[in-house]
Amino acid sequence: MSQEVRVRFAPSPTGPLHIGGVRTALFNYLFAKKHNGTFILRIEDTDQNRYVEGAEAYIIEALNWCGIPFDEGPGKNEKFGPYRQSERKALYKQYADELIAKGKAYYAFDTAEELDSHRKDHEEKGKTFIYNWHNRLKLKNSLSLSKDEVEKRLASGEDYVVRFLSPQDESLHLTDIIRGEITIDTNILDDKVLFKSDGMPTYHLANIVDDHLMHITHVIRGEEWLPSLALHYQLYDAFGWKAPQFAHLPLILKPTGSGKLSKRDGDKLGFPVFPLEWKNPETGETSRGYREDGYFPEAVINFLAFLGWNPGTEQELFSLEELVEAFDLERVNKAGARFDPEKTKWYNHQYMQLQSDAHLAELFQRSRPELTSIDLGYIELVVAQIKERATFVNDFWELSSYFFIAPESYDEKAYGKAYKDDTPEFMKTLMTVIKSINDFTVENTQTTIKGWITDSGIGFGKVMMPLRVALVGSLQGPDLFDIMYLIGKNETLKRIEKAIA
RNA sequence: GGCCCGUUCGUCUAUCGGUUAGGACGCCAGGUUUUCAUCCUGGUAAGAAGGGUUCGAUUCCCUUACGGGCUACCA
Repeated sequence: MSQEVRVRFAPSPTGPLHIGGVRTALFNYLFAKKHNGTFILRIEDTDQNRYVEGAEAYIIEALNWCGIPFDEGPGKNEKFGPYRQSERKALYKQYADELIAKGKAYYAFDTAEELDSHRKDHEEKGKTFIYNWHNRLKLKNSLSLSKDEVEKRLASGEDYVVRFLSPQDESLHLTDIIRGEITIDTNILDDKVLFKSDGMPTYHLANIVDDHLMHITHVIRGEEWLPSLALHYQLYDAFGWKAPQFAHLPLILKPTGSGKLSKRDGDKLGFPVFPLEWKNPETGETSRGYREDGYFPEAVINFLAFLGWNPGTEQELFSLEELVEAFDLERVNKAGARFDPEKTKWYNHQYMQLQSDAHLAELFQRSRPELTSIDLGYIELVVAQIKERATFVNDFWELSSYFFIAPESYDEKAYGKAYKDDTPEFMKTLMTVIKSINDFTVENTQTTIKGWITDSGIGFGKVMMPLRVALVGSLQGPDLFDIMYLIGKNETLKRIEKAIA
C-alpha cells in the first residue's frame, strides 16, 4: 500500500453506541494501526430529527474507555475538519448542484405524502414502488416537467429534493475485500435522494463527499450498507473520483431468536449491549454498560475482535497490540455472528487473573463502603486469595466479606452437616490448641492443628468443617489456614466461641 | 414480494480438494483442593438437502431450503 491508510468510523449520534458499533470502530482502528494509518471519527448528524443530546460525547468516551481513541475528529487534530456533518452543511449543496449540471442527478418535487400514497397503492397490488427509470417520467421532477416549469418551481421556493439518475440496463461489478465480486443489475436500483428538502444531504451524498475530502482509503462498515454499495460506486464515478476500497463486516446477531443485535436487546435479555451505561435523556431510563457491570475494557475488546474475525491460530487471548499485529481484513468472516454473553464472562475472568492485586484492591475498596477504612495492603492480601474465583470485581464482596466482618449467621445446610453433638467439645479443645500457638503464621497453625488432629484421632472432617463454618459461615472459600492467618488469632478464637455458644 | 449477502459442534470458529474435521465457550465426568470455586484431564457435539465437476469433495459450480440485510427526504 503506497498511499497512507486513512479509515473512518462514522456513527450517527442518535443514542449510545452499541456493541456492534464498537466492533466496527475496533476493526477500523486495528486496520489503521496495522498499516500505520490514521483512524478518524466523523459524526454523521445529517438527520436533525434523530439527533440525541449527549450521544457524541458518549461515543468519544466509549472509544477512549475501550482504548481505541481516534487520531482525527471533532476537537482533535482537525486537518480536514469540521468532522461533524451538520457543520459541513454548506459544502454539500455545491456537490449536489455539480451532479445536476453533469446530468447525473435531477430535481424532484414529489411530496412525501404523494410518494407515500404511491407506495401504498403499489403495496395493495402486491407490487413495490421504486422511483427509477420505469416511472420517473410520470412523476414530478426536472426530467418530466418542462424547463420553464422547473425554473418556476425553484424560483418560487418550492420544496425539492435532488435524486440520483440511476442508469438503465447496466451491469455493475463491485468489489468488496471480504466478499469479493458482486454483480448488480442497475435496473433494480432506485433514484435515491441525495439532497433533502431541509437543505441537508442524505447519508449517501455526505458520505461520499466527506470520504473523498478526508482522503479515506478504506471504508470498513457494517453489512447493512452492502445494498448501498452500488449507489456509492456510481457516485464516485459521477464525480470522477477514485473510490476507496470497501469492506462490509458481518452483522452481530441476537444471542437467541433472530435478527441483528439491537439496542433494546440488552435490557430484555439481561446483559449489556452498550460499552458504557446510558441514561436516556428523554425517558430517564438507564441501560447497563460493560464498564459499569465490571468488565475490563481489554476483555470487551478481545471478545469483540473474535466476533467475525479470528487469527487462524489457536490463541484466544490477545492484547490490543497483539490484535493490531495479527489483524487482517482478509480473515474476516462473511456470515453473521451470534452474540454470546457467556463467553464475555470467560474473557473477563481471564483478564481478571492478569490484573495486579494492588489495582484490584483499589477497585474493590472503591466499590464497597465497608472497606473505606480498611488498610489497602490487607485488602490486597484478600484479593490475592479470591480473585481466581471471581469474574467481576463486583463478585469480590460476596466471596470475601468474612475477611472483614464475622459471619452473622451460618448457612443452614452447612451448619447441619458440620455440627454434631460432640462438636462443641472438639472446638473447645481446638481453641486451647490455637491459644498455644505463639507465632500465628500459616505454617505454624497448619502444623500445630494438623498435628493435634492426627494425634487425637478425631478425624479431619470433624474439626475442619465446623471450623470453616465458624470462620466463613458456610462450606466455602480458600484454604482455612490462610483465612486464619489473615483474620488473626483473636478473631479466629472469637468466631469459634460464637459458633458453639 | 423484490434485490443482495450468507450457511462447519448449542454458540464463536479452524480447514484455502486428500484431516480420526482442530480449538474455544457452554455442558457432562474424573482428578486436585479433607470445603466451595478455581485449576488440570477426559468426554459430549458439526459440514442444511439434492444434483453435478473430480481419482477424490466440508472445500469448486448449480438448484432448493433455511438464516440475515436492504427495500425512507434514517443512518
